Amino acid sequence: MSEFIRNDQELRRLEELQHLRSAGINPYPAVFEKTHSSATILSTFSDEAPAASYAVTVAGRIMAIRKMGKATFCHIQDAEGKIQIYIKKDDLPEFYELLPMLDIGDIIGIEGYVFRTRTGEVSVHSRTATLLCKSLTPIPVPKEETDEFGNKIVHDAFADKEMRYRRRYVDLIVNPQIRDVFRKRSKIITTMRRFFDDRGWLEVETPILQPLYGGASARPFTTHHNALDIQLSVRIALELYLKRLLVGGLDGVYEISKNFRNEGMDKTHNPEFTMMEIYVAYKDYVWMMEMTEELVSTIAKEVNGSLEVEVGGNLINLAPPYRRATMFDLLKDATGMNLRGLNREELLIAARKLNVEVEATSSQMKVLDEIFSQTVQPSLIQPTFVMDFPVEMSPLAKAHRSEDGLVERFELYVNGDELTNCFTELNDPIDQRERLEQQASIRADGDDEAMQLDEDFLYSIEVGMPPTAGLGIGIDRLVMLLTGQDSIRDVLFFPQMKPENKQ
RNA sequence: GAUCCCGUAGCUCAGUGGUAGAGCAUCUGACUUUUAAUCAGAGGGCCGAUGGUUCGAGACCAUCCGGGAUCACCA
Repeated sequence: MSEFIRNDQELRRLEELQHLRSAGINPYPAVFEKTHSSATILSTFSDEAPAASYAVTVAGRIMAIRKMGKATFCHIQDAEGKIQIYIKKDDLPEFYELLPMLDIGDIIGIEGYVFRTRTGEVSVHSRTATLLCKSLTPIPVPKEETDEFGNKIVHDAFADKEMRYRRRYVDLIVNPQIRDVFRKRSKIITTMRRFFDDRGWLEVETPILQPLYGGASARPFTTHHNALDIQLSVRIALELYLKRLLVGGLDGVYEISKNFRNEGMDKTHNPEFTMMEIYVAYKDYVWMMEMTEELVSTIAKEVNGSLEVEVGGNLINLAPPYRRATMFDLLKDATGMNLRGLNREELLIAARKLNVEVEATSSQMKVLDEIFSQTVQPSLIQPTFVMDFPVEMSPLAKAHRSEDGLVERFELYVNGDELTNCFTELNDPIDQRERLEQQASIRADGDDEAMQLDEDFLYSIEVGMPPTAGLGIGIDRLVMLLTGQDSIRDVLFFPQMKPENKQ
């Protein structure tokens, strides 16, 4: 923060830097050839092998220094873990003179051989040592201790959530276990991509800056393009552009990318979040349920080696098939009432009977949704496909083939949260126009989350989109599920924060 | 927006109206297999800010600033 006001510890490090430079040391050299990671050394060391011949070069950040006079032990941390370094004055007298100039947080490279210390720790006995980066700012140093029962006690942990999010780079150094969450996140996305690619579907990119936003009900961020002198919205969904590609004859397309919604933030919402949407021609939502089951279980197995995952105290089994139930059946089971076809006033009466709190101004669909989220949703712990929503809730989904007033749509709920959303996509241009005009009139009545009328999109649907199934997955929520995290902030490297305001 | 909570050393925190504290980190010295290394010493603070109550405030009160959590909003 206060870049120009340095504390005594920082001032001392600056002095050390000057000392090193005047001693002819480059504190920031360009390259270092390393041959081993800490984890590789620890996993391949054998007491039988002749230690002296096991030469390694490692590099990492100094996390602890224990000086014993003419010998010093350090722990350095690299991407995969920590390893102890043993430095003896006799072996490298010149470097040893510089040792007082080094601090926790500096990055060094060590060439040496692997051995086991008297107390049993596999370590690197250094023959040469090189400073690779002098650190000017002290990092919080947690200390770990193992008590007599083998429990790990961490002292002085860097635990302040706010600071951990703001200074994620420090968090990653000091709390290296969180790296696993992000490794899993990466693997989840890689696995998903491979799953789709193996089936011949095409990964595409569509515009983030859009003259008209659509595909979901949400408020957008807006910006201005100077050259064209127009207002552009930052996308809230991928849907409408991906469907245009279906019209264009691409039979299976998907996109994994950020969406942006100018709305509140909480444990499951961040203003920018990662969405995957996929559209496959000639398929419907029933097919997509099977595909979803296969996708989710494949990813879970690949990432966790297991189909069971514990999150929020619930043990969740992701083995297919998943329970399928219609929205109104679930509502009937939970409330004892048949809510299908009720108008706004009737739904309000039902809500009152059920002690569901709704705002007096809520629309019909909002009341229904509120009843659902308070009575049904919390019970959907094990994976459940909630099927067949009212048409008013789903302006881009195809009318149900046999049920009046409903559309062919499902949402997959796991652990009480919505994980995916899917429709048999609406490709009847007349019906689509009516629905979007309906949205436009709701919008005109003041609901700024209703969809805008996108004539070009309607034109594309008139050109003709094949029968298509579409699926959206909130990647962040999938990552939360598969890593057992209960806040979206813990699966994002840099969650949105209020700007830091120092007075 | 509502409610609740937090702000003391670089870090983690204690301090319940009477001279500002601990551990770690930092500095000096000792120590050639240590591991929260140890031992001996040292420095480091506008106690978030302002006002008030009081003989006396880090503590109590008010306001403000900074931040967090929960709720609401986000179908």
